[in-house]
Amino acid sequence: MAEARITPRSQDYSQWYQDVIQHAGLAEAAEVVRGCMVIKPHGYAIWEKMQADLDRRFKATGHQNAYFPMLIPLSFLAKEAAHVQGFAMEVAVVTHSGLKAVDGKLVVKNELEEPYVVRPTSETIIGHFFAKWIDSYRDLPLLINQWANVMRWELRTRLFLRTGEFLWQEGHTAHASHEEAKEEVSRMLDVYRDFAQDVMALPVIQGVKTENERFAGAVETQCIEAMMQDGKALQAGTSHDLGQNFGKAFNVTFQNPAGVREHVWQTSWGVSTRLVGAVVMAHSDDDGLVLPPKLAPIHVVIVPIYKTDAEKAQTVEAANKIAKELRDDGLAVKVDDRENVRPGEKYYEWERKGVPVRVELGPRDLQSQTVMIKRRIAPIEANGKPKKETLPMKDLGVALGKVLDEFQTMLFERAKAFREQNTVTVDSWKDFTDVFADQGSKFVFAHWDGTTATELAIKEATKATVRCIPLAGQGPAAEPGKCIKTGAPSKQRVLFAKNY
RNA sequence: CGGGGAGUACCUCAGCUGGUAGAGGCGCAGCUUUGGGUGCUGCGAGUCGUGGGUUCAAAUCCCAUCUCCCCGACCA
Repeated sequence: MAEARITPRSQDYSQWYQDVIQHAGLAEAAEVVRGCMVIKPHGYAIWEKMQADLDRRFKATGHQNAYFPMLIPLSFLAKEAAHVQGFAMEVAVVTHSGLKAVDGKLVVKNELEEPYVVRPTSETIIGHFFAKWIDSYRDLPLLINQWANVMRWELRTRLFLRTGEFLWQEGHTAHASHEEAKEEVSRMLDVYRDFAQDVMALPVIQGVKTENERFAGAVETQCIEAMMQDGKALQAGTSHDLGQNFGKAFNVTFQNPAGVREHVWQTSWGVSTRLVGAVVMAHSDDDGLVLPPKLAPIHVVIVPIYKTDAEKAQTVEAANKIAKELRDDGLAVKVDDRENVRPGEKYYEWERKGVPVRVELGPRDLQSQTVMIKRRIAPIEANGKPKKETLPMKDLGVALGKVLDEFQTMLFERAKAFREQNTVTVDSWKDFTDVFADQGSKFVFAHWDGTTATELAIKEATKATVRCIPLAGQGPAAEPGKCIKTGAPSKQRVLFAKNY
């Protein structure tokens, strides 16, 4: 009968997420390459929007793009003890070059003297080159960003959220002092926060990772954490203070003004295509994808409505004329003038794809010099149909710009309200376990004694982990208390949640 | 990587006590007409995930393997 619909969130959240991605044409499993995905044009367009905005922000903060090899000598990984331990299990290793035919089958030919690993991240190889590039304090700070793919051999994958190969940016900087490096870590975390909130319409909490969750090789890891619609947390970006760990491992040194040679202080920070998954999970609904206008590849779709050939010619012509004007106003506009598809079907299709605003243009509109618009999220009216609004054709671009701005703001406020409704402060172990019972999750601010042992015990019991120790102003005001699990003294509440 | 489920047309699936590959949606042609998923007619489309085995005969039974999904451990 009917084409399969999107599974409602309330029925099966995981299936809903996959359905939204499939119906919107964002990505699909690579199938022939385990754990990897094909990012389809509509999904890639969202990533490109993210890239463009982030790249602008990186350059505005003084960074330059560069590119380093995807293959890293195996020995490099071993130079930083914690780093190799963290990534050893999930690197892909290149051991041979070339192929030869044996008994009609292609087999590997030449074994490499030293294997390479496919980068899971680039601290090591960049450390090697920083050592060559940096000699004097005058060479610092060195502020580099790389747009690249990385590979991590994951055992369980989910489209965008966790895949074997993914796209990201990794910033790598070197500084003359720890203070300066720490400032960089904070600066870039703020860039991520602003991007998430202003562009993705995604409210985030900034915090510090526990020792257990820290990046392998970092002194401190800061993060932004976002809430998905099932109450789980998603780490949306990280910014690491690497201290002198990699500086020492790769002998990255500089002469200070006093002529003394010191190891540099480094940072690294990154966000990935996971953010596409975050947008999907944060805003979409049972009708499909919902995109904030600032990330929407198409802002407005115009659907001409007609009965007769004469009306068709008139409305299509008018639609194209309006589209041109809107494009001149900076909007991305699609005119859906397909003849073999009914208007109703077009509506559903573009809603599934997350287009923020639809414009309907029919004979009655031509008569009155107006258009009907419908927002991707609109209240259902008494007649059971979604609310539509009438706008004059004159200065439509300005009016639609305003509608898009409102939509962007509405999404952020909605996500923020959802998070607030699902954030609790608890002080008893019973209340704590109740929140995380079954598949449940919320953001829980509770006291923790600061030990990894307790963190793991809590995870064992509830599946919830410390997502971060909130920075000042990002959670309840700091006040001493007793650990939710052990009763040991605690300086402040931390953020607990189940996570992706 | 452990436990469970599933791979048949572009999609959703039926067929599975072995006997020539099916439905609806979909695509193409036509008629119909279009302000929330039109209806009708004709046509089109499948190495039944892959490899092996049993058999006169395998989508169906057996073995192996790959991939996807769910739960767990690991992780951005």
